[in-house]
Amino acid sequence: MATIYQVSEAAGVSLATVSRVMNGNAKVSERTRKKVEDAMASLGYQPNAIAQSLASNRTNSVGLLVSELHGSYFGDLMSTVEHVLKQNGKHVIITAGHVDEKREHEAIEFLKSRRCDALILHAEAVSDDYLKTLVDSKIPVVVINRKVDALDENCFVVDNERGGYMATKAAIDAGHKKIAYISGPLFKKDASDRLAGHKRALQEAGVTFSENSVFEGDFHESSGQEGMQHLQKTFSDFTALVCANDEMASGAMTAAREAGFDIPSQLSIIGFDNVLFSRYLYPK
Amino acid sequence: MATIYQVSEAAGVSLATVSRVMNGNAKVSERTRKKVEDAMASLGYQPNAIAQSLASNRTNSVGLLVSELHGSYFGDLMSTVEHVLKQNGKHVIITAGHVDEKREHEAIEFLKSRRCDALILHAEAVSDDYLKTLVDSKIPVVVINRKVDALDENCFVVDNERGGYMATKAAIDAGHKKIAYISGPLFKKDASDRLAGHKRALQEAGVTFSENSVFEGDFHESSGQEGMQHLQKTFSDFTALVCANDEMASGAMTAAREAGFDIPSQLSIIGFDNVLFSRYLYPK
DNA sequence: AGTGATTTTGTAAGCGCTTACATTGAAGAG
DNA sequence: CTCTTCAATGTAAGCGCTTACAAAATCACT
Repeated sequence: MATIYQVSEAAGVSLATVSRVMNGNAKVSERTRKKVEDAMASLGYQPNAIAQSLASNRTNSVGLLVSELHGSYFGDLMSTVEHVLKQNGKHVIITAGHVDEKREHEAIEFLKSRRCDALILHAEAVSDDYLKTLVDSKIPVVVINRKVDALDENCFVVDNERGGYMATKAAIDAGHKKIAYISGPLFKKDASDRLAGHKRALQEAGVTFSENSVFEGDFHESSGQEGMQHLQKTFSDFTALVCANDEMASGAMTAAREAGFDIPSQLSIIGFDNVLFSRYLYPK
Repeated sequence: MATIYQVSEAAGVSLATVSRVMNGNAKVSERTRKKVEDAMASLGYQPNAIAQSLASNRTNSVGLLVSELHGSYFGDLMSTVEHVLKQNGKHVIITAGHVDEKREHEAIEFLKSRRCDALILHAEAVSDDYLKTLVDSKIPVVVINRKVDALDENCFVVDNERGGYMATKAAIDAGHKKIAYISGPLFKKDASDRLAGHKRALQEAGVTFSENSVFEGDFHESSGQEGMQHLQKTFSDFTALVCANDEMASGAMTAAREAGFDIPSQLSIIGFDNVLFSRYLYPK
């Protein structure tokens, strides 16, 4: 693998000049630029990104922490992030934290050790304080789907309360009066916010909220099934079911069908997220 | 950010000794190891992976090229690869090639410039010759889902012919006689192999193959729908439909239902891949 | 205590680049 | 034709590590 030194020799110029034409940031005469480019081409030269990073203290990379590498939600997220970065000549280093404090922490430390120029974190398990430490350490950080007080400017969040409200409002507008709800784990902010929105929509419509109408799931498909089964006992005869995400909605649909419901004529189900796989569901 | 130099100073030892305790590959007395570890801890030292890579000519990273970052197939693939590598103290750098020769090429060159220790490539668009060049250049390379002659040892492939055979055999064993097929783009080896397997199963069962029973799709969901619509005209009254992947099967299911078929009582549909989302389909 | 073998530690030369700073040379001014 | 200026190029000092090799310390014996 050719080095910059060999290129400079082949082109009959100094190291610095080769570096200059590579980076295009300083003026180089047309003639020498040509010589250098020819030398690069004939040697099949490819700059060593590692060495460049060490010398320049820039890696042109952005670290991305996701909870999982599979699944629609993160797939879409990674895909979009990668696309935009690539357009700008940067690249991503992706790691998974698996919603586990230790593993998220390790993943972030790993990204730091790779000297990413910036971090995009979908961090669910790590503490607020740790995130603050990160921001204080001058690394540019964006936190997605999590609101950390005192880190307002670094956080991107979905308006979960409003989403929960809209989902339930849609059911109400369709004429439903008895509406069940399958929630995410309520210790998670997004889950409790969605539920809050649900309650607000009910109240606004003059429907009394009952604790029996809610099942607390874990955002996974299986808890959608459990939820459906549970709710049939605790809150019989509901005509609509609002689920705090699409995975659970999918599970609920399965359970509902197994229980003999025709969907949507006998039971309306609405999810949350609109993840890509939902287009494969039936009904969509 | 502390450097190895500051650690050595704080511990009262030389650079080399600090490096030794970091890497644990040379013997260091218990006493000095302790001193160094204390110094590291109190300085919050974190080795600079970039500098380590430059000096050692190892990056502990493996480059992974996928076609897309979203979608079940690649999600599962990335997830598994990352998991196994992490277990072994390595990490992945993931890039997407989008089944486009230029972009795949760029993505691979990018991975090379990052000096990955090895490459795992799901390369669909790039030429055989290019892959050979890579292998010749001494970078450890694994090519998945593609068979390149002369690169036997580097290729991992699915037995597509056998898969196609098994899918169709399953339909035949279930008693079906008139079986339609929605294929992937036949210029792709995997697609044509699957079709070949389908034909073999038919032949073995004594069913005459008809060109009209096949629709050539593009592996995407929409072509499953088109295929279903098309086949109803060219090959009416088939009772089973074999699809060359799950996405097209999903599309076909939608179209079939729109056409009034009840699935599976009036029409049996079988896919290929068993991607994760297929568990959300109905029937599964 | 003296010898040699063996373990532990230190010295210093890179790894392949970037970039301040120094040097050169050619063009313009007088 | 000499003196400035300024653009183009070169020189060399790092960036934070690893790792041959050299030196020092320790140990086992005599």
